Amino acid sequence: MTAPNLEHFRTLLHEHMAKRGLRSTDQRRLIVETFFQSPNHISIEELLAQVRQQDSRVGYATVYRTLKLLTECGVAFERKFGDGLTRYELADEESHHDHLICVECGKIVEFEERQIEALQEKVAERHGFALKSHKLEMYGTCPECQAKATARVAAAKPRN
Amino acid sequence: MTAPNLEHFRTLLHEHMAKRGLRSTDQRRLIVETFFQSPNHISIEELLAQVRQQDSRVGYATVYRTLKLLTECGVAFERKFGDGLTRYELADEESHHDHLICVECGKIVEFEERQIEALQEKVAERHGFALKSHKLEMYGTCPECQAKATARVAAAKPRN
DNA sequence: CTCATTGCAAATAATTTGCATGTAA
DNA sequence: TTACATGCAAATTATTTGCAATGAG
Repeated sequence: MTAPNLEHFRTLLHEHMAKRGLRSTDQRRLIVETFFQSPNHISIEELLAQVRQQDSRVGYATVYRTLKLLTECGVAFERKFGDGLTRYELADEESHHDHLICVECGKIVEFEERQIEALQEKVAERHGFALKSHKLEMYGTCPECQAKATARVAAAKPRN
Repeated sequence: MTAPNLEHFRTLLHEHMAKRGLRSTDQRRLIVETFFQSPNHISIEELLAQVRQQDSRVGYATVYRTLKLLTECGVAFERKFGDGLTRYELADEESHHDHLICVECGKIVEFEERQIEALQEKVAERHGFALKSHKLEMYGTCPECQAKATARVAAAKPRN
């Protein structure tokens, strides 16, 4: 849960760009820095809205292209949860986390579990896979929504 | 790895349909039975191709609608791996499995790991979640693609 | 100068929906 | 007979791409 090391990611990105002769533009810098300061699991829409608060002329395509760039150089991860849109998060390996998702309200809770990670490595090894990344998502009802459900039942069927 | 209990799923579906006054048509039966006999992780395209071998007049929309029906009544699960399409699998809780996915060739290997499942329950409990389902996907390089990569490197840089 | 980048609009791709017609119950 | 179901084509949604103009190195 420590703050991510943004310098590391900036370096990764710059190296990747240098290697390919890509250029550093106002839009790219703005999108990247906005992404760095956004909450996790941000969508293109949300990110574009943030970006446009600084520069209203940035287009969708540029955000898509920049996020693809970040994904390619290992700075961001793409994630698809149940809703139809792709969300992005910092590829922060150091504090790698998985997700608990509430099927009622859509809330996303992050967690980390070393033992699970260790077991994953064992499984991959057993199948001869060289592991690059993983994704563990657990779907269920969060405490709040469970309470609401209980309240609904109580209201619908009052004791006489 | 035992054969799934199809009768159980047929009952689930019939109950769901009865409850809602839905009807049993030739197309639905054909699509459902084809789905039951298909390999796991089938896409709409693939399923439609199979279905059309029996009845070439079935349309996309009907397959989409039927798979949505199966998903709603808990007979099928929707899954989105990296490629842009939704794949479906039997919601076979008994033999619940997770996935190892090769990032080179797209191969999907299923596995089961009781200890991981147990730890998942513990994590959910810790956060007060009532777990419904989960999804664990591990991405890496399969043994074959690792071998191919090694061969490529050897060819590109021969020892003199 | 040269070539990558941008914004726009048009193109794709996957999925959903409206509607006239067909058909279980 | 009464809705539900179907097939088609059109609509929607998310994402990608072509292209002329712009701008970084």
